[in-house]
Amino acid sequence: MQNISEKILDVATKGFALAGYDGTSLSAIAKEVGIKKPSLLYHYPSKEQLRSAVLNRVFEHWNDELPRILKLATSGEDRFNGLLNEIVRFFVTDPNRARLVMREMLDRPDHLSASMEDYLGPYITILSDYIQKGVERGEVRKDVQPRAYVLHVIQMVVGGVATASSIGATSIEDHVSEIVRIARSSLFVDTPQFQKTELSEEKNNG
Amino acid sequence: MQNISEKILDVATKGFALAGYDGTSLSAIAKEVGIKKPSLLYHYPSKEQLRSAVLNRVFEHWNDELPRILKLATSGEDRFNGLLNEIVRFFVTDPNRARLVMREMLDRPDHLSASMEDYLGPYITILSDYIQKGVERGEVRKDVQPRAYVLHVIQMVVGGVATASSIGATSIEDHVSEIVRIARSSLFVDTPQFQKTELSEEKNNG
DNA sequence: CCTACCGATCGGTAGG
DNA sequence: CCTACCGATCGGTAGG
Repeated sequence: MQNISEKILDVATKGFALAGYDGTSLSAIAKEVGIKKPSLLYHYPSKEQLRSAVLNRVFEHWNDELPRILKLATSGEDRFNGLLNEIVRFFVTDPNRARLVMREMLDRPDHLSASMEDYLGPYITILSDYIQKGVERGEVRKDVQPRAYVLHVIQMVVGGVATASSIGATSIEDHVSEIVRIARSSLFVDTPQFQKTELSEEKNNG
Repeated sequence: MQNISEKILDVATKGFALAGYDGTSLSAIAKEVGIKKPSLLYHYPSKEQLRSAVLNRVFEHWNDELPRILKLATSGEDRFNGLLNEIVRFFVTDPNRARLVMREMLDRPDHLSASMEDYLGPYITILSDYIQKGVERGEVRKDVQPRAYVLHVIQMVVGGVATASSIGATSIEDHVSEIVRIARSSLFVDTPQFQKTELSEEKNNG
């Protein structure tokens, strides 16, 4: 049994993701939590502050996870697989995270730009540098624009998961496996043998 | 000077794209058009019908344009360039079109899925068949999943343009040129010499 | 194309 | 954590 503040965050995340911020009333959130609106406003003093709390929780995951993955990985190939697998896993596990981020990009582009810079900025720079080194080593295509590439791959995963249900996607696993293929084959000079992602291994073992 | 129904559509498109359907009131739309709310409701009898009219206008463009492009193009390479250039041009010309489609995917996934099937379904199938033929000719990578590939490229353009302002994108032209590179290099077996898109040619000439 | 109005719902507060 | 209430705004209608 989780505490009420966390339960409010869970319910609000689902509501904001599926119906949007304007489309989700505080009364509706409170009702699903099992309390009344004024009680909810004791935990989060305004709807805007609830919105921030919901979004920050999504971003904080990456603050914990990104350094761990980057330390584990050694080769460029390892890093690519580790990072992309974790990004895919995170959003496929709960597609509402992807919908939430996508809506926030549309609703408050400037605010989200600042949050991304705070939470992900340093890592995007590190990744861009890795890619640049890959170019020098001859492993990565020369015409890659490192920073734009990283942003587009993130966008492709988030957007692909968020909109999978609006596009007659057969299965979410097949759908994202093509994203992984596109990302890999447009990055490396010579596409390696097809290598299973952790996700598809889990699927085959399960 | 356009007629009032069209002006309402223009203003509503901008509003729905930037602030969302729930975030744009009929009074606000009417005010910007220069009339009052009841007058607006004479042209579009409900907010939902205005929403449909706005969305249909975006889709109808493709009903006119897609057959034209497919007829013009002869080689697979031509078709790829022609189509991708037109998709990019359409959404970069007015990014609100991209934001609108993205929001609709999130707000009403089932409804948009049906609209996409109606307007684009046949063409997506045709494109998938072309890609399959390219595989047989040895021009296209064997591990491409044709239908998923097409959907992801569309999604990458729409999502990339819609969220360009939320991502510290330097210039929209550089941003989309990396999308074109990713799409091309992940499709063809042997990436051709870098070939300018019509968009970047216009930029260089202008 | 307008004024005037409807019930419903919104985010938030008072006060306990 | 609640009941009771606030002004503002929503989509939509009546009637001209």
